[in-house]
Amino acid sequence: MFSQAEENYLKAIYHLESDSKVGISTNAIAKSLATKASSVSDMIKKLSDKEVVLYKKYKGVTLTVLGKKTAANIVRKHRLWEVFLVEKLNFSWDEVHDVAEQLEHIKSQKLINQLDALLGFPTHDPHGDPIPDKDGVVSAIEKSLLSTLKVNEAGVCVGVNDSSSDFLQFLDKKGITLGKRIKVTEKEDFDDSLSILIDDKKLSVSNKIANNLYIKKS
Amino acid sequence: MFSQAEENYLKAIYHLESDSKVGISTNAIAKSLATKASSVSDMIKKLSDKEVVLYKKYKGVTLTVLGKKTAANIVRKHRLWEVFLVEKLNFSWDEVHDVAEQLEHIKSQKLINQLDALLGFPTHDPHGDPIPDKDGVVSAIEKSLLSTLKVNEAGVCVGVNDSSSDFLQFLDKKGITLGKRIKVTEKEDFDDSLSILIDDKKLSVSNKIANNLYIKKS
DNA sequence: AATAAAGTTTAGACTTGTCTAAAAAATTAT
DNA sequence: ATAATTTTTTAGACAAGTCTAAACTTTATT
Repeated sequence: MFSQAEENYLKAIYHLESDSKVGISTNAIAKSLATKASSVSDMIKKLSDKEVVLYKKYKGVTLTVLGKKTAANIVRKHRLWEVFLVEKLNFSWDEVHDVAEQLEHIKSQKLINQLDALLGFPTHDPHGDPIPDKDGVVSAIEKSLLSTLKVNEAGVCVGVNDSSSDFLQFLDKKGITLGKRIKVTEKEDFDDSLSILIDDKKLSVSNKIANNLYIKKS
Repeated sequence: MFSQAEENYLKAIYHLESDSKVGISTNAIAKSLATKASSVSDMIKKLSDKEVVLYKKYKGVTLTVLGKKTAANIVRKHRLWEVFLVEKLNFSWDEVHDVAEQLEHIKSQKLINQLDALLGFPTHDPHGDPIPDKDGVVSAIEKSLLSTLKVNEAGVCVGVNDSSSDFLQFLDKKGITLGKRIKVTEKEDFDDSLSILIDDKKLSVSNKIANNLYIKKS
């Protein structure tokens, strides 16, 4: 059994590993949890004793198989709860994160199995992120950042890179939601902004937006 | 904002107060939380500083108006989650308590408002206990312990006094569930057991059962 | 009313998780 | 290759919440 603090560390390492593949540095974990490197050092020792991470002093940390499975299960819970909040409780996609951060720590296997069923066994959360299955396996779909699309390429909006409230609300305002079809009509070398077609409307989006929106080409 | 520990103390005092009305003793709280009297003493000081309880050394403790409202809100959340678990996730009434103990500490007003709506604004939890409204007001219904009914009196089963898994499973086995109509046909002076009629079947129940089952006479 | 018993509080210690400051190791630059 | 810089770890401290043991109040008993 893991404490909430331990679970948060496991989740942070899990996310960092999925980006960088190499041993995760103390500093990176500290940054992602908004804590101090010294606190991370302390906690890593505990996690190492519990055999969920491999740790060599000064050499960074990696999840063990057990650690990866444990972390994936927390992510699974987080994302299922997000779906629940949006689908059943009328939350919008920019409101779910903080509540899901709390709900993900609830301990009950039956609860999460039944929730999964109630929601119809969803595969992705409201931000387009995949929901790990019971064994922690994640089925990633083929997706590209909008910024990597060439002129005249098109696809469906399937996810966001940045899940901050601000960004999501901005997308809402522009009418950009998951499932929408987007076609790139122009690219500006000048500022890397691009013109897109969405709902037959022309829209100009900055490079920052394009770098945080995932498209499934088609 | 209150910690989980603080919330648990408030809830315990709330429940004890609703039984006994007088100042709640340190020992009573310790017993109900399975902790030590010394720990209770420490915590009560904190709660007193936060102005949710009134406390005079050696004289027991009572909730302030703020404390009562705070506690009622926690009970409200607990009972709404119990309804959710039974109605939406197919939990049985003997499985919900431990999970609801965790869920009651989730902090989100929107979450609980929407949950209330999803469940159709229920007034009672799966054990027949009333759900406090948003202002902490509880609408108690007229109910009597089965053991207080006289021969030939009848009514509907509306609640339990003991919510332990064992007791609830025992009731399930006997076919006694909330909503069922029960008529007392005989009382034994010898062991205070009684014979009842339920679903047109005759059943003998011990005094211990009869002392833990609430009936709305009719 | 004095004493015994029961209940309550205090003092000091321990655990978890955090922090700052300082030391040690690794990396980067010259 | 040595020095400077950055990163990481350690040491010591602190807050929350708990515990045991001892001291202190209150209540009950004789």
